[in-house]
Amino acid sequence: MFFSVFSPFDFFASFDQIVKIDMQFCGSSARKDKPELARSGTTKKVTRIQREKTEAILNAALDVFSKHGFRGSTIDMIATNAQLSKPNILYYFDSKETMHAQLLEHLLDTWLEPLEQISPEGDPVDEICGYVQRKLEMARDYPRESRLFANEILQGAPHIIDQLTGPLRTLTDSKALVIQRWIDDGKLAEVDPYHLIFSIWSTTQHYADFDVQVQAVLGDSANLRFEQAQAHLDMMFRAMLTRK
Amino acid sequence: MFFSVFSPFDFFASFDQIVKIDMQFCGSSARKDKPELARSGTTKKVTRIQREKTEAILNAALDVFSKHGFRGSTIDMIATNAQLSKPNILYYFDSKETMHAQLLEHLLDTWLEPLEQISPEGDPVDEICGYVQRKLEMARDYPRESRLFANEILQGAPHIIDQLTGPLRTLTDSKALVIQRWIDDGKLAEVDPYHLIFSIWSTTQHYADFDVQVQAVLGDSANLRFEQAQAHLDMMFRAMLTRK
DNA sequence: CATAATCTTTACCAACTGGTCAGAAAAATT
DNA sequence: AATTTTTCTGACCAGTTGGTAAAGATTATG
Repeated sequence: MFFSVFSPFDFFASFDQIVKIDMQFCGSSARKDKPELARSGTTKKVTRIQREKTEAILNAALDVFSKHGFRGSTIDMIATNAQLSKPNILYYFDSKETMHAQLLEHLLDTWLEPLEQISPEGDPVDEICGYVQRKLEMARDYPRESRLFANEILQGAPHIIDQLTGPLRTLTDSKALVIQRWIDDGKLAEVDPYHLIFSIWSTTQHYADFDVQVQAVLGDSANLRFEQAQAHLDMMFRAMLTRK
Repeated sequence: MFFSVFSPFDFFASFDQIVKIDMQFCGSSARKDKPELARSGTTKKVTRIQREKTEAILNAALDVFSKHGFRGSTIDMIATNAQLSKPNILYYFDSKETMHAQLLEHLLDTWLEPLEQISPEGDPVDEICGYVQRKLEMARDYPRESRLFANEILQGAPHIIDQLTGPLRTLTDSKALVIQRWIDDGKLAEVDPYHLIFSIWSTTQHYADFDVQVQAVLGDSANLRFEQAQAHLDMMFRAMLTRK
């Protein structure tokens, strides 16, 4: 059995599984009928080649998009990265947009997963610090995904604005409520739950999105940046949440 | 007298002044001789038109670049935004790169200014919290500059990597030293100075760079986001720095 | 193994985009 | 007012890029 090309751990297992499942002929489905692919309705089997190639292409696309942004990326770059020809890429994906949309679509789910894990049952401080740690691990292990996301948001989130005002907001609201309850119960120092969450997002993602800057500043000791960051952030959030 | 088109306050006065001064015929200077401009050597006077147009163009360029990134921006977009024709833009600036470089060149200075203001003489906690506040004000008042910078770093800082390993690192080192001294003197709780600075950068810039997300999550109360952020960040850093 | 289905490539196109150029228009200078 | 200098524009070009078409190669299937 082979696992994702991207996933050193199994964090993103969901990612390529999703790819495999609902991706079969993403692009060519509705818009125009490439006869060879996607007669919608019938359950068509996914060949080995399809699975491998779409996966390789998405992996290459993630590489390129996260490095150069959408407009800065060309299909040729993706093709080279995936060791395929440009038309071959376009055989599997209708367009550049399709690939990009495909990647973004499932990004937010992955993104939100660590937040979902926060449980009202656990110890408040540990729950939140655990979240910080999971988020930092994601920044370390999946910087490409983080940068792709950052790029999208920076441009005003044109493709995922609905997911932001929808699922993201809903989940954030619900977790903010949990945090607020903890505060009301005196288990946590008073903090604005939303801005607490923003602080967690920003400080952790910083180590992925602004890695060049971090490394430039830290110089030689940069290789320890994630261990240092973990200790620092744990201390910081703990101090804020337990202050008298 | 007229002030910068961009600067509601005078924070960035340095910016357009610099533009006016060392910008006279940035592009066309060395590379190829447009006879009309830039006979290097002689001190040529800057006409009113030159001043106004270059300023308008840089302002438009900042608008467009910060919104779409370098590759996502076209000279035509900048031209439209500046209400000029494309060739007219290229009369003042040699190339798209020149405009971009021009903007980036002075960005870091502005960026670092608030950090420079940290004084070893003042009260440690107030000095640092003051820095947080200044940085947050910059995020609020100059989001375009912040996004331009974020875009550049996200792409790996190809144009300003030298400034990162140079001036940025030098200044950060020196301020980290100041902070370390404070800690050694028992005036501040123990923190990693570098990661403290990273936390300040990330949390404050978040409100500029990820504004769409912040607004999506906060919904109606989003208009208060900067006041809330200020209170929250002040509390957070104060708690960390004064913890027992 | 023949045939159908899937996959891949070569050649190509149209739109876009960065940039040029020759001269027209407008300002400044005399 | 004449002329020189600066500013501006329309037409144009070459390279890039997203995407297509059709035929060739490969793989699966009866």
